[in-house]
Amino acid sequence: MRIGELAERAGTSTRALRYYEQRGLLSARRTSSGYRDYDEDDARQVREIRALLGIGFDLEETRPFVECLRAGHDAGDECPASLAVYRRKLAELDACIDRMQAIRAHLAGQLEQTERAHAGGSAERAPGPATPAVTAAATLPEPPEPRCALTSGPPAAPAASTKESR
Amino acid sequence: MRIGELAERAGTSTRALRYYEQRGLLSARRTSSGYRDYDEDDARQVREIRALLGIGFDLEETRPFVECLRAGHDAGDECPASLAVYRRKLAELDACIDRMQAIRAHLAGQLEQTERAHAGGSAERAPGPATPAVTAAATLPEPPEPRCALTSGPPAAPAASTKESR
DNA sequence: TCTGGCCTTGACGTCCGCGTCAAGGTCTAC
DNA sequence: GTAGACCTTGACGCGGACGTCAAGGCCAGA
Repeated sequence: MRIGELAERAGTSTRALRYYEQRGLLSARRTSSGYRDYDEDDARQVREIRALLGIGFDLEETRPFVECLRAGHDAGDECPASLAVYRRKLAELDACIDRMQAIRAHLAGQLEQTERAHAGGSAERAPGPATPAVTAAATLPEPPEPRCALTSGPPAAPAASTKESR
Repeated sequence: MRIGELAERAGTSTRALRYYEQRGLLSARRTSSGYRDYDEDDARQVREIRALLGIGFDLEETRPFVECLRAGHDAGDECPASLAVYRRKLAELDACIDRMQAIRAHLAGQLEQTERAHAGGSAERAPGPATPAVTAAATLPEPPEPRCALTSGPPAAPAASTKESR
């Protein structure tokens, strides 16, 4: 199949597929006229990439999974390198979740405290140093992890139709 | 005080402070020679910005807090606009946490399943469609939220000394 | 034959919070 | 007076995963 069809089937764009190829994650045969030509194995690899990107993997982190598939395995996560990435991501996720929960608790506390001060004018706010109240949460865990980033949800098809050349 | 001192005291860089000014978050008086001149109120505003950035706020989202301080309030979150941002961030955080926990559970399941298959060669993997196993988690919550992003931990001072012009 | 739809490569744009460099002005201490 | 630490504006760079545009080649149907 050609690049447009693969993109549509994988719910992504031709630009993304060319980008994956450029990064060495995808390799395409060529027709006599220079068109890229893909088969079902390629489609499978693209689905793997998209699925992993969708749960917050960097593109580079999908490489072991793709190579595992290329090596003939039925699943991209059957290889030790893939499992290592799994474990690393798990640790990252745990750190991110911990940190986000700490932030969440802090924000909820600030919100409650300030709302209470606005409602009943009794004990306004526990007097403290004139520093941002939010700084009190500087005692939050896991600073130097790579980062917590999920661009959005699962990668949805960018547009409806296949019109690339408008 | 001048920009270098403020940067050092706020644990950030002169470049960041100029950037905040450019975005309209900071306003500096000027000395007769054109140098920026800051006071304690400015320092307070910068601390507010840094604290909020450190817990995942976009720069633009810190604006209500800064304006609240400029309006003379003791705390940046005493104003309704700030509280609205709190509430929005809280909802975002909840969505992010939910999603990350779902992903975490999915990854843990994949890891356990694959490790078990490698260890005891009994029931390899529940047979299913030849699709990325990870895709089974496409039933994850909260797709179209802005995003979950914490670049790292609290913003630490970028470097040790004040040497900007090397 | 010609139109239009797909494909090719190359290159620049996007977003965000700055880092970094360049070329020059200012101020203080010696 | 002069070194050197500080300041000014302007402009380009970065990272990640592409979007988008430009200029042109290939191919099928009417």
